[in-house]
Amino acid sequence: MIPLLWRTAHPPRRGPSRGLSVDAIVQAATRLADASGLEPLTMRALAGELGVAPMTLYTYVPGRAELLELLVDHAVLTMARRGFDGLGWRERVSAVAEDNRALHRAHPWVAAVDPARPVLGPGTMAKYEHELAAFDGCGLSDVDRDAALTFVLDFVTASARAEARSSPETDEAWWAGAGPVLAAVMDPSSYPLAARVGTAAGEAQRSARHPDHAWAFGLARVLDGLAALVEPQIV
Amino acid sequence: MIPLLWRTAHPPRRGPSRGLSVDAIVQAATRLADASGLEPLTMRALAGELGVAPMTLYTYVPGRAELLELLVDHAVLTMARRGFDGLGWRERVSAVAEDNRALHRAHPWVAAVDPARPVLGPGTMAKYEHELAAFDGCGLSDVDRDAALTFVLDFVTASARAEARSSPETDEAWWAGAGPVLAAVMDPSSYPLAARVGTAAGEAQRSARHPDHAWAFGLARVLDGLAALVEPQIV
DNA sequence: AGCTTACGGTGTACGCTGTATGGAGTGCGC
DNA sequence: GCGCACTCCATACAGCGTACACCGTAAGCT
Repeated sequence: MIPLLWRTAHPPRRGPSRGLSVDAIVQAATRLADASGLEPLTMRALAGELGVAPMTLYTYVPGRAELLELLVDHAVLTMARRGFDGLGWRERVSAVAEDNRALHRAHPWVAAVDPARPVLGPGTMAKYEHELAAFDGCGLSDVDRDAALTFVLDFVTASARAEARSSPETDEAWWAGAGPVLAAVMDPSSYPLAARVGTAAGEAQRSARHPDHAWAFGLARVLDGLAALVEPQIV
Repeated sequence: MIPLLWRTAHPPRRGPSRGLSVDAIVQAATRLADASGLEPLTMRALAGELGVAPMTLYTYVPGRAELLELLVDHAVLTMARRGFDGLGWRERVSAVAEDNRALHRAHPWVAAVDPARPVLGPGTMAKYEHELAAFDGCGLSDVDRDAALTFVLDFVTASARAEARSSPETDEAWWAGAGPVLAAVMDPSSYPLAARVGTAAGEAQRSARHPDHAWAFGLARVLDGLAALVEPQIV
């Protein structure tokens, strides 16, 4: 798998020339996944999109799981990365978070791929290298630097998942159906806090600018959480 | 779905008595999922476990997706919840986090279920009610209280996913295979930070007590992050 | 009592998935 | 010019979730 990610396979010496390329496949698959998600991205659908028979794909890629890893690494390689010049650590970490949020908005399926093992491709490596640098000068040990980055990225992924799960319109429609049923079945006095907070949160969620509020809230917590670790070091 | 979660369906008036029950199905399915994960939990396998034909399950449950929601709600209903008596907010929030970690350790598949919509069953409601109370006296608005809880739970889920993905032994074996290949293909001087930090983090990860360190690190960040929001209020 | 009807259980079958296998055609290397 | 390595693909298989039709059962109605 790793040689495939790094495009290290030597070109074939014999036989007819290849009609496709791993990159062409990755590009088409990305287009399909962007359009309709990961589930409809089947080997048959992808082959159809490329005008070849399904089994042809297997001459380029060992299987679907590996294809998904290629997709992720490619998405991550080509994502926007803003520079860190002249920024303080909070701004740098915010930039990393925002870049990743943009990635998940452009390719919502990225958060849904879960590779059995870390995807050690050029995209992932470049991303890791870049993002680790956000913690330069923070006085973190190598292990803590990695943990801090994981902490930030896990937050972004969780936010992206939440955001992907719901849009204001579909939420509205769903609550219109589920709300009455729930009210009929559950006694609010058994769950006083949940009923009150859940209602408030639910209403907020249906407002258009809620995702941005939730994001700002979470990111502030992440930064404050790291500050306690970092700022004693940099004064 | 909601009436099914709340077991609100009226018993049948005619016909032969039922040989199974939703609870029996949920119990067997949980046993199967605990033993081997979510993927081998097929309708056929579950039916076999229960000694009925596969289609029989559909008289109790609309489909597999709904079954998984039932599983989650049941797991969440029966999870251990430690009390909050006499604890400060940090200890209460830690307790919530630890309880959820225990849940994910007992039922690693819980983090892998992703329902299209929130699972509004009795388990989820009881959990929400209980966990919201951890933020009593913190001076949070209802919306922020919900956001704070989400923040904590998202962290726990991300940790659980990471922990489920890897165990020290299989990691060791995998790195033994992937390491040399990666070294052959990637130029470490192109990724100086990544190579150094990645190596340190990878070595730490393979040590037996790493999961606990990662957990402590993340939980400390979560609490510190919330502290900046909470403690001005409670002095 | 007997007919009707709702209901539980299930055999069969459909459409879908990823992919193993083997064969036909192609072009380089000997 | 022979053989082999290679691309491409048709067919096929095992597995999935589940729609549908059917049979037997037992309760309600007349």
